[in-house]
Amino acid sequence: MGCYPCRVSFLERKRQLVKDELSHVAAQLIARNGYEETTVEQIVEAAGVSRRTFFRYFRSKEDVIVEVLTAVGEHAESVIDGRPADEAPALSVRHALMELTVHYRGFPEKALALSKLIIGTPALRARYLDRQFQWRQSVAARLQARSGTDPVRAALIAGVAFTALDVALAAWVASDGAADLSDLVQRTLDLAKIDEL
Amino acid sequence: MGCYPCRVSFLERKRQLVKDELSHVAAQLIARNGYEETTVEQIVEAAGVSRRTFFRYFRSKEDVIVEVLTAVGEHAESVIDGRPADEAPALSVRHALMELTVHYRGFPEKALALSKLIIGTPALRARYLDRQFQWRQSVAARLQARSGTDPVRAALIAGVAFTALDVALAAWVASDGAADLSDLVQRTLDLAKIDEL
DNA sequence: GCAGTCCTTGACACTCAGTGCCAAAAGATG
DNA sequence: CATCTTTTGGCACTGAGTGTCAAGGACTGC
Repeated sequence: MGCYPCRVSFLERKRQLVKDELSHVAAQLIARNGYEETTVEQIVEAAGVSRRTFFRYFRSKEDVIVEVLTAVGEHAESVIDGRPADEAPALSVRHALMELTVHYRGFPEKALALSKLIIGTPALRARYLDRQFQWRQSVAARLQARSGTDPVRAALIAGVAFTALDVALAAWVASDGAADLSDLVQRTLDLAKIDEL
Repeated sequence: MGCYPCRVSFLERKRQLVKDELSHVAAQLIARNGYEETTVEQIVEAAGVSRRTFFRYFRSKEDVIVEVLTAVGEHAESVIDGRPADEAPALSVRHALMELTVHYRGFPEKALALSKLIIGTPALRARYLDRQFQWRQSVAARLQARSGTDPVRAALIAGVAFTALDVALAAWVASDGAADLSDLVQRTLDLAKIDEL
């Protein structure tokens, strides 16, 4: 807080640097050799930090992969809060999901590789689905609090939205990134008739 | 196969006995002391078998809890196959889910306790959601193979169905088992307008 | 009943994920 | 420069999960 030109402290920037390095190295090693075959030992050795430090930045080995996508998901929650309170729940959710795909566009090849990896690795898939479950609950709670929607209906809208995202994402991965993700999500949401819930 | 009165071999029955015992003891210990706090060591000690044997019956500590429900889920797959090929996909899925709730009625208090445990324990919840993901894929594939449904539509129907089940199950748990699960699932499926997909 | 075969079990050793603890190093602050 | 805080590394430990092998029952043919 002492130096004016620095928005964030030196330590904080260093922390982010180490975290990014670990994340990057892990993604590379795991993409090449497989998830189960890659040990935390190998990751920290390549990143130049101790094993103990790894677990200070990531709660588990799974998190080093999944957290990249979950950061995007948490952003979706704030999008919901930013929408007008009298907007139809389905429309707010649609905007949130669109925001999500926009983030994916930022690093399409990396997002595709990570998605493939997560879908194809049981341990990572389980963690990811659990994170998604938490988003669902969070989004449902926000919808409910905002416009007094019926709890079951709110949970259903959130659930169907993420299911549509799942299906669209699977189709995107199946097309090997050739299809447009935003279009895919839009069309899947329409197919799910989310606006009529 | 030598003895006529025995439908299944001695060994097979013994295997089932050991598995049931492990499953029962584990559920009891974990319900009392919590999932993380209960070690496999404690479970096998109470069941009177070796630690190694535990992992011959269950792939992981999570499986000893989750597998009870997944056995029910796998049955749902065969229900789909048993439905007439020209039936509307949504209706077949509805029947499969109904079959599932019927199984839950068989041991309501145990199903409730297990559901609570799984929903409240991240590790178990993640495994359960992954199993559900597999059912979804399996059901979607069957729907697609059966009546040549569009892949995306098949995946969506299966996904929405399981999401509705999730929501209904959450409401059931929230009501502490007071509500009727079958009704809850039916109404949630209606709310999701699954017949119109 | 008896030898041979198959399956199950227990015991040991091992790898690896994850955690608690403490001392040293590095950055922040006066 | 001295001090305080934060980060780091090293160590030891628990617990999940796996490979291996020898011993103990159960099923076969004789």
